[in-house]
Amino acid sequence: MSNKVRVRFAPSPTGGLHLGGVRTVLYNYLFARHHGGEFVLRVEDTDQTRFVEGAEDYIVKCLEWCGLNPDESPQKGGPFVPYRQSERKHLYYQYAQQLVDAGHAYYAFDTPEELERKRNDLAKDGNPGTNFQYDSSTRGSMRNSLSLNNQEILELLDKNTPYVIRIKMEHGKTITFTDMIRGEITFDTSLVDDKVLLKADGMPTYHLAVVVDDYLMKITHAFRGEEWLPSAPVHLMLWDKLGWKDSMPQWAHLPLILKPDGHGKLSKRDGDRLGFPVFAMDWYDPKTGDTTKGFKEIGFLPEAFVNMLAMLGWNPGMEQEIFSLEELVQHFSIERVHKGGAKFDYEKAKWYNQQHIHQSSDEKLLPLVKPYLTEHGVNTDDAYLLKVIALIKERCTLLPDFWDQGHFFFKTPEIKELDTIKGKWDDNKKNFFNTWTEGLKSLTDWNHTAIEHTFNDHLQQHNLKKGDILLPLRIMLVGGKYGPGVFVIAEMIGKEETVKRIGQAVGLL
RNA sequence: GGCGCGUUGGUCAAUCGGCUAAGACGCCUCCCUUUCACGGAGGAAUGACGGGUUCGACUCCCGUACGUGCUACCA
Repeated sequence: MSNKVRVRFAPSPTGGLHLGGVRTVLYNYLFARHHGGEFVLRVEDTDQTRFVEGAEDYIVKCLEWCGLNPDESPQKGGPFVPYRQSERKHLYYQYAQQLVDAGHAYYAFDTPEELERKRNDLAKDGNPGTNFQYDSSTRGSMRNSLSLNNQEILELLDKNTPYVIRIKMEHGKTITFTDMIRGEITFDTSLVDDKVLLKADGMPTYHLAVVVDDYLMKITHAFRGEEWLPSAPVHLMLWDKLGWKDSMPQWAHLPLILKPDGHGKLSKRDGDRLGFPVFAMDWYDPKTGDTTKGFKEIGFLPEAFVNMLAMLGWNPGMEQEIFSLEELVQHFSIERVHKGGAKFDYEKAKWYNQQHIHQSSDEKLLPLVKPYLTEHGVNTDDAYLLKVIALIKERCTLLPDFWDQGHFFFKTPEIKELDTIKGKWDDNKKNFFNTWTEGLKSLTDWNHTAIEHTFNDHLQQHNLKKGDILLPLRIMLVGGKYGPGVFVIAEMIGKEETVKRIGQAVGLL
C-alpha cells in the first residue's frame, strides 16, 4: 500500500462557502501538498431538492481565489470522471443491491408520511426528546423486505411501489476506528439506526455515496467536519461489508468553528448579526435574492484569509504566526489539529490581514487597491499610487482602508475637523498661513524638506510654535487628524494644490 | 432523552510527568511620533470540579459538571 496520498473536498452545492468549509478544503489541500499527493474536488449533489443554481461555480471560484485549486474536479476532469455525484447515479445501485444480496441491507417500503407519523406519535406519548429509530429493535414492525414475506415483497415490487434501501446495522457489535486527530473512537452498533443508502428516486444518500466514491476514486485520507462522527459507524460497516476494508481511507474529523459569542456552530446568521463575513466570497442567493458579504469583498487578502483559517484549529508548534501558503504546506501536519472546537475571532482575523498587507510589496498591492480608487472616480498613474501605498499601507487593515487613509492624495478633502482649528484660531495664525503660502508660491525646489524649512522660518517670524500650527495644517491638507507626515503630503499633492487647500480652509475660518 | 466528541487567560493557543504554565489577538500603562498608525517596553488575565496513579500531575486513569455535535429518503 505505497499508495499516493489522495484526498478530496466534497461539498454539496447548496449555498455559500462557509468558513468551516474553506478550512476543510485548506486542510485537505495542505495535507495533499505536504505529502506530494493529489487533491480532488467532488461535488456531492445527490439531493436534488436542495440544488441551488450557481453554487458549484461559486465554490470553484472561492477555491480559485484562495489559491487552493484541485488537481481533479468536475471542471478539470481527471482519471475518475465524472466528479459530480448526480452524474454517477448509475454507479451506486449495484453496490446497494450487492449489500441486499449479501443480507447487509434491505428494501424498505415505508412512506415518508408513515415515518413522519411514527416519529410524531412517539414524541407525543413518549418522553419528549426521544426519537423514533429505524433500527434492529423496530425494523421488524416496519414494512420492509425483512418483515414481509416473499409474496408480499414481490407484489409491492410488481406494483412499482417506491422503496428505499436501508443498511441492516448489526446488533450488539462494537465498532472501533482510529481517528488521526482524536485517536480511538468506539461505537455500539445497536445504537446506530438503519440509515437509508439509496433513496426512492434512485439517488444514493451521502452515506452510500461517500463510501463508493472514496473507494472508486482511491481516496487515502478522508477529512470532514466533526458533525460526521456519529455516522462514522455506518461508513465503517459499509467499507467492511462491501469488501473494501483494506482500501479504507484514514479518517480525520475536524473540530467545529464556533460562534464568537454564546455557543454553537458558526452560521451565516452570526455574521449578519455580529457584523463580519462568514462566506469566502459574496454569495448571491438566487432563491431569496439576497447577497451575503464575503471575506474577499470586505477587503481580505486571500493569503491572510487562508493563514487565519489554518491557525484556527491547528498550530505548528512554533512561535511564527504569519505564514504563506507554501510555508503552511511545509509545516502542516494533521496530528497537530486541535480536538476542541474554536470560537471565531474577527479581531484576530483582521490582524492577520493587516500583517499580510504590511508584508506585501507595493507592487503587489497596486492592482488590489486600484478598484477602490476607481470606485471613487479616481484615476491615477501607477507611479504616484505606488508612492501613496508605501506611505499608508502600515495603517491599513482591510483593503478599503487604502481609500479612507489615502483619499486626500487624490481629491481635495472635505474638512471634517474644522472645529479643532477654530477653537484656537486667531489673526496671528491666519496671518501666518497667508504669508507662508505666499512664500510657498515662489519655492522652486518642491520637496518636503524644503517645505518644512520655510515653515520653520515663518513660525519664528510669527512667534509661533510648531505645535500651534502643525495640526491645523494637517487638517487643512487631509481633512482630519490622521495620515503620514504633513510635509510629505504637501510634497505629494504639489504646490498648487497645497496652496489651494490652505487658502480654502482659511477662508472657512 | 440516547449516543459520540470535547474542556489551558475574554479569544486563538504551547506544553507530549518536573511549571515560577510560552506566544499571539484584544484590553490597560508608558516610550517613539507635536496627527493617525507602525514599532518598542511593561501590565492585568488561564489548567471546569472531585477522586485516584505517581517522589511529582495541566499532562495518565475514573467519575461528575459543563459545552458541542448527531439522532431526515440533508449533506
